[in-house]
Amino acid sequence: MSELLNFNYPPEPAVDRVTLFADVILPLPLPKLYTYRIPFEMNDEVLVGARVIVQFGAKRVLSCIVADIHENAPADYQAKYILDVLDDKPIVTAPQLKLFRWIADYYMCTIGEVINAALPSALKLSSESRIQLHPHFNPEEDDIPLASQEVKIIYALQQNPALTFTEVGNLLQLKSYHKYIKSLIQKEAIIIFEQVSDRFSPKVVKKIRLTEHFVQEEGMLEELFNQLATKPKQLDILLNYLQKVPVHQNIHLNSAGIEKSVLANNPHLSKSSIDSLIKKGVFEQFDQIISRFPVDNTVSLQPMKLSEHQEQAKDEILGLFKEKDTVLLHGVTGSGKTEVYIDLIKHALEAGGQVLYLLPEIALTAQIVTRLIKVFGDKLGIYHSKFSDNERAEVWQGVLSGRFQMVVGVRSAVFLPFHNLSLVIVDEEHEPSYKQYEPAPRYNARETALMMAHLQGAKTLLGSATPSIETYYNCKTDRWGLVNMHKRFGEAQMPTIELINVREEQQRKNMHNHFSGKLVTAIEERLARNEQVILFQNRRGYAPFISCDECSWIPKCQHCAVSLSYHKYNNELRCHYCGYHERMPHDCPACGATTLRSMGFGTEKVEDDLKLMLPNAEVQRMDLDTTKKKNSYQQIIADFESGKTNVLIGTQMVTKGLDFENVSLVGILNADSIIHFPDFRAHERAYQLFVQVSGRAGRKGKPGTVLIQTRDPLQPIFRKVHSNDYTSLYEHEIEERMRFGYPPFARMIRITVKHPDEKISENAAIVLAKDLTDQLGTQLVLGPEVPYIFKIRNLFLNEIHVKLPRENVNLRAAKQAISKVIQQLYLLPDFKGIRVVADVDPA
DNA sequence: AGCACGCCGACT
DNA sequence: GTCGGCGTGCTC
Repeated sequence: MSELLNFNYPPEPAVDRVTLFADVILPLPLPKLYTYRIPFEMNDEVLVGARVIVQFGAKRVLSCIVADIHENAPADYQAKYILDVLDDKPIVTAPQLKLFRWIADYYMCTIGEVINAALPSALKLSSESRIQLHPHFNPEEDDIPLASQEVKIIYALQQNPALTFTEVGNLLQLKSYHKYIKSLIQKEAIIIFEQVSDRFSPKVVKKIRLTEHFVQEEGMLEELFNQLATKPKQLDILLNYLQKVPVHQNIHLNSAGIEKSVLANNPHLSKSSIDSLIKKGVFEQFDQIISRFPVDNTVSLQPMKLSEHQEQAKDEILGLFKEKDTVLLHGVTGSGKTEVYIDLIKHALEAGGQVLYLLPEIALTAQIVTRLIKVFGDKLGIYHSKFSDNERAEVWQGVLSGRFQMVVGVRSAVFLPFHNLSLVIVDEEHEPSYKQYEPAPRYNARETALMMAHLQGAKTLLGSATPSIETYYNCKTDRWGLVNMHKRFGEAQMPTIELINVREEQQRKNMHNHFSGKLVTAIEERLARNEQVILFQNRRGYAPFISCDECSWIPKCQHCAVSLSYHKYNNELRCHYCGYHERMPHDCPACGATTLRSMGFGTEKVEDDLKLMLPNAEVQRMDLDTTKKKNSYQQIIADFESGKTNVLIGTQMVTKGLDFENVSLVGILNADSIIHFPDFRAHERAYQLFVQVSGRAGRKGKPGTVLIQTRDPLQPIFRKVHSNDYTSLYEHEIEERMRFGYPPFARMIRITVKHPDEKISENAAIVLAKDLTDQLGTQLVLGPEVPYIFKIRNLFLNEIHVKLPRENVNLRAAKQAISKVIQQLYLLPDFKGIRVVADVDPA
């Protein structure tokens, strides 16, 4: 049409072919973006947020994300061409790119590191990408002129199904083999083998449904019955279909159809009859991409009934959302926060927005997932670190396509490509595991979620029974809304908490290893009543260290400044920091005595001792060592839930998200190790941990009991836990924080200097601290100091803490100053090989 | 992060 | 005499 109209006009001048450039984010820890030239023919294909393939350096071929497209030719270098475009739609959304920039900025890392952490590796690809012959290319017939190097490649591809780039380089004995690959791609003789299409393949099921013809018009079904009257087998199939998909009740059910295998696997029906019905045009066959996640089809559509308190909390939250973007739901364990979340999520989904529901890793259990699937069915995406890469890529694509309207996920789910977010829920908001330690980006998913919500105009609901001091402060100062739920759901009552003075019990000779007589009796009582027990010991392994009775020798890690923990199940000594392990020696390597004794105790010893004391009890242990295997976690939970296990012993893992009706006793074996922690958050943490563990005791009318073993029962923290007095904890903590200038009154940045030489590490830290002081002032820079664990993986550590008061400090400028000082430190010849890591808002 | 270029020890 | 150690510096 336009050609006809243009008939009389001169052809458009060729100059109109604009030369475009793309700034790309490489998945590498590089501070800058790199500019590539877009080949004319790709002008329309290259999109911001899509992946492209570029050559970076002499050899490497990488996929990267387009951050910007422009016409500014770089002045001081020749831009290389983009080699290929991988996506016809962006896989990173605009608000995501903004978020990623914020993360890089705030957490002092590069945007490449953010991208690298964000993309599931099925969506990344590197030099390992391969080439194969173009499916339509026939080297015998196609008469394409090929250079001799190109012939070599084609020949090799006829012998091998695919070649990596490196293999091509070796084949040609050339460094710059890439132009040949490029040329062959242009000649459509080969294609680049995307790992995306290679590694990420959606799961598909074959389904059938009635053709539209039979459902659209009234009476067509009757006619169909008449038609098939003489074909009993086919009629059977039709009846069977209508029984499973009651189209006559609701014609819309037909579009979802039914899995072909359901009918085909029925012994009374024959597959060939189904096929003839398809041929006849009665049924049509179609593929449906299905989730790799088990979907419970018994989606309960009936609205779940909220209790009066839940209903009230929900209304308050919605009311506060009218004026505030962030609300904290402060609800005791067992108050039924989850139902409130589910209700709010429903509202948000009905309004057409996307929802992200964040949980700490140990709280994202099968229990909660099953519950959500029951309500949200296949709208729900699940993002868990234990999932395979394909599964993660599937969630990513599903969020992009709109298949998953909501996602429940762990920390890294904040990277998903939401573009229309309306609600974010951060459950267990206080959890330190929302903060990533290593490697960069050292982000906090709670803060990141808040920023993401802000960028997309979404509301954020934080939930906790024991809010972080920072969060509560924001509520108290009215920046955020606060909603309380202080009653347990149903008739459930708060557990009774009882302290056991270990010191006294020892004097009375009432301790059996690490169990007080009271605790053992209490456990026996529950077992007799067929009730269940959870025991908490915040240390895995058998013993944190062993020692020789004769010479006091203690085995230490060769690479880290820690003693080795004894793990009995594999008779190993193991370092919990670097993974180093050795066989447990039979006798002391230092003096030869056979008197090696384990000191202290971990979950494994608790398990051992308990089994000796109560041989009839079914005891299970849940910690990092017993849950490494893929389904072992699930199994332990299932066994406990079914009542097969009576006593569950575990670390932090047992404190979260596990709700078992029948648990009437929770024992904390050594409370003191939790309180005495050299950190300004120690009390907050201890309180949170005690309250969370206690929350496992008692449900549905039966008040539970919590027994806490301690050597120091007068610790004020116990009184607060006992009376469930969060407010008094908060008042106390916030005053301390104010007095010493800790968060929320200041932001902390922990700078760690690492070097294999102890002296160099120390000196570099001293110089760095001085430079920082020069830049920021004395009051803001603390240290350097040698941390308690002063060596990890053969690197000696020194720490500097920078405190940036909330008021009167330009955070951005301060961080830039810090980065600059670090960069300059790298240049000093005395400190070659030094590593400096900045951790913003360390946990 | 890789990978190349570059300058000093034990090997055919 | 060369292969190879990993130190430093760059990658659009």
